[in-house]
Amino acid sequence: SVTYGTVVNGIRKSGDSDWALNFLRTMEDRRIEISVMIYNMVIDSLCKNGQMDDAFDLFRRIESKGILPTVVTYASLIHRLCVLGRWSDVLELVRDMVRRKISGNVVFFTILIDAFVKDGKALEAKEMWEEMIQRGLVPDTVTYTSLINGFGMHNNLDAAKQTFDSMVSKGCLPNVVTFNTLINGYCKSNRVDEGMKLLNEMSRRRVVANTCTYNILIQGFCQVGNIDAARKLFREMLCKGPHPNSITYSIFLDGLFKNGKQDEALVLYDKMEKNGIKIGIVGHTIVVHGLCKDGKFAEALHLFEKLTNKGVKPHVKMYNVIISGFCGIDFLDEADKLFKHMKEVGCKPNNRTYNILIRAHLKNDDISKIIELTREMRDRGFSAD
RNA sequence: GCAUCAGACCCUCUUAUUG
Repeated sequence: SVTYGTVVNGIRKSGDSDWALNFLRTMEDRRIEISVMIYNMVIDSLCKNGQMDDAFDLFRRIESKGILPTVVTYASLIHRLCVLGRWSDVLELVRDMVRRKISGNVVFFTILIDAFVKDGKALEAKEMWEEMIQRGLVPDTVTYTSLINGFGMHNNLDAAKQTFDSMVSKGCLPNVVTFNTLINGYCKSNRVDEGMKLLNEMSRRRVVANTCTYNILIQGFCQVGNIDAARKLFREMLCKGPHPNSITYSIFLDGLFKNGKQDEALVLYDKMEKNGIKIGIVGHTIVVHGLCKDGKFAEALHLFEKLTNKGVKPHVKMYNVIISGFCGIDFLDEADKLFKHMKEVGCKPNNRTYNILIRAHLKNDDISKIIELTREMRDRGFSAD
């Protein structure tokens, strides 16, 4: 059973949850006992894969086999439901837990607090916090970091800093994620200087800054137009680390484009290709978008075609950039054609895709097209801006 | 009995070079 667990865990890390499911079936058919932890791992991987229906099927199946779900089982399901914003389903599961007298632990409450706070549901988050304390549970570094993140996301940096200070005073030590979170809050509010102060405080506290720390700061500098400082950090990463990853390159490229340094961005992009540095679809999208904004749609389109020919799979945002580019030069037929194409290859348009197209057709007074798009949009549960 | 399973941080798209 331990060995099987290792195998399932391996499958889970590979992200192939269908495989894990089949594996479970095989074990069940051979009447090998499977512990609830193994089921938990598979349920969690299904959730992370977005296969909620399969996850619930398995959840019900283990119940029918007489295996009792644990708080971990519920935590995995609830976590994903929160991310999807399916609050009524969350409530239903929580009631289910209460009915079965399965009580939440710190991780469980942290999941809910994090989700509420991210969704701007401060009241509910506070309720969960109080409930947690009332039960004698002690918030840990992750709990505090979630709070700090929530406050940062809503530009309430005073509250974020207060939370940071109070965790320290309670003997709960901030780790690199805690620092990154607070730094990110300041950077997103155009206060990268405060972020740099925290970078110094990190070393004072013997917390080692990682790639993510630098990524956040580089973006912070780009956002306030201080490309020189961003470049300095980027070069520091190249020569003494922490090593840049594809997100670092994306952030820096985006910063260069948005600050009018198209040439430098393109030089870097070329250099990356020559040196075999992989950049993901996000990075490619940044470059294609940067070319569009610079009025070089022909080049953008050329790059887009080159990438797709190389087998790079565009995603919605990439299609949106190109569709928007066609609209910008009044090639609505081409925009419509690409829109059709993306759907044919199974790339689901999002809210923004429709808004781009509707806006373009509005300019052309193409009423029937607008009606068609609006209807299709509504059918998919989107709304116009 | 304990442990192994669940939780926190970073990038791109419309309106928008002019809000």
